[in-house]
Amino acid sequence: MADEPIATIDRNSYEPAYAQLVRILIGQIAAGVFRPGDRLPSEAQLCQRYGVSPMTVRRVINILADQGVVIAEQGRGTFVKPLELGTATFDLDRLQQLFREGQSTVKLLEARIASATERTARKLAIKVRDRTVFIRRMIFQGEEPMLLHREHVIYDPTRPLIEAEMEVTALRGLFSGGGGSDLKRGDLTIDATVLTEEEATLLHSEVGVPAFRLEHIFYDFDDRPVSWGWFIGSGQRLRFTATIGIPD
Amino acid sequence: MADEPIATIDRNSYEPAYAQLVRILIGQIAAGVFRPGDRLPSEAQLCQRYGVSPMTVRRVINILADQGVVIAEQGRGTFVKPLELGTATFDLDRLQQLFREGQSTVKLLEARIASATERTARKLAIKVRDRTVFIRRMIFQGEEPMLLHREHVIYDPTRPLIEAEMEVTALRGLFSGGGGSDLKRGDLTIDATVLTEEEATLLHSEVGVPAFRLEHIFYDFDDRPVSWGWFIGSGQRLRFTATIGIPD
DNA sequence: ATTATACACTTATATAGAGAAGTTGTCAAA
DNA sequence: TTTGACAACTTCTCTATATAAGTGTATAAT
Repeated sequence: MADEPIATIDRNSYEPAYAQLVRILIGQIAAGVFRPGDRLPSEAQLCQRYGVSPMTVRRVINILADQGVVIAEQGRGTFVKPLELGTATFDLDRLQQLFREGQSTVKLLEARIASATERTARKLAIKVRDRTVFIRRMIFQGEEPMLLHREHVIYDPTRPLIEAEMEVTALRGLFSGGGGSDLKRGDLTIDATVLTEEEATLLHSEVGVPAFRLEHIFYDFDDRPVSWGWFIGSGQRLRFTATIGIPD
Repeated sequence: MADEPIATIDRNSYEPAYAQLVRILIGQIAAGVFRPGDRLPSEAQLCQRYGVSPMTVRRVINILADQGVVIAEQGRGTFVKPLELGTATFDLDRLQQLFREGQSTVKLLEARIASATERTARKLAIKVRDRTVFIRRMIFQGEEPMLLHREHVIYDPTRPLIEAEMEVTALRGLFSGGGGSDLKRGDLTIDATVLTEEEATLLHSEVGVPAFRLEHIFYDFDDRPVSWGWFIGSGQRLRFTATIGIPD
């Protein structure tokens, strides 16, 4: 490495020029060529050095900025970002994988017409004692019970939501897309909790074991709540991971 | 609303054309003009309808695709995505806010040279009984104890990491950026747990209360672990929220 | 009836450049 | 010394166009 190991764009590659340049720059940052706080070469310099047009460089910079690797400041330059713990994001990939074809089975424990309690009514923006459909499901991975799901769905005779929701495959649709097509929005919350006696029995675990509680409320296109419910899974079988900075 | 309430781009606005078009399209999706599964007008049609160039429309579509609102399929069109629970991401915004200026105080409980246990050695890729620096901190929000932090830092006489890490403000730097500038990467994991007696005392809570445990390992630019530690916070004071689909 | 081809659509990638807008340092005038 | 104008940089926005590549359909050849 005399002065600069100049990587170049391979125009015969199937990998687009912008993707190659993203890879090159991230590689250089990962290798320590550019350290946190350093200024990257200007867009014009990158154009010349790699033989690509300004728009292509712009695109590359935008991708890096979206990934949180750099921050571009108008009039000053583009700088490598230092690590920020606060930018970490945890996603439900693991949970989504669970619902892919063949990975899991859903077993319906209970589904009945119920009358809204004070709490349910508040969550669903309906009146106390209004009718709801209460559903309990278990999600297995192989033989192992993974998740317990409880859900309160607004009972609307005009729409055959019940049948759709009671379908055991409805959950898979919700996770992987394709189903639940008249839902506009969902609010999710993750809590820490401990298993109750009933939950412990169903999940083949023990009372008081740490667990996650993933609460969800779904809204239709009129911004009215449609369903409220939550998943409960043992913290030993379920966890969330994330990486910040430059992946290995 | 006879046929189409055509919103237009205001060329005199300070809001860039692309941002206006993003707002217009998201608004139409939120209003139900385009439902999940529907095809959006083609890029050429959008160019004509709103009087902008293809590149601007491209940019808009890319932004919507990045946000997970639509999915573009080459040769077929751009379609509104249905809700996908699996795409939900939880971030540490709340935690980050905690560390902003004035919001929190950090109190050092303990900082001493220690000898690596089997577990610590494995996490930090060092040998058992190698020297580490063990640090315990408390993070307060006002008078309330919010988080307990334990951390094992590799003891390296060549680098004055100890002083830097022992700085009570180092944590704020890690969360909001600016500090820890020779760290390349961090791996994070969220666990569910319950408070031990010691933790409960420090956090003004009770034994067995559900809590979150945010574990972290930081690596330097040689991909060597630098520190391993974790935050513990009561689940009642700490929670993670996310929204999927079209925000209200 | 089946297969192959051509065409019309779609999104994806890339080029070349213009002008706007923000930042920083220089240099002369006050 | 301070202030202000200016030049030289930076990123940001947008236009206009060209070519590649994937999809579906209609049509012609087999």
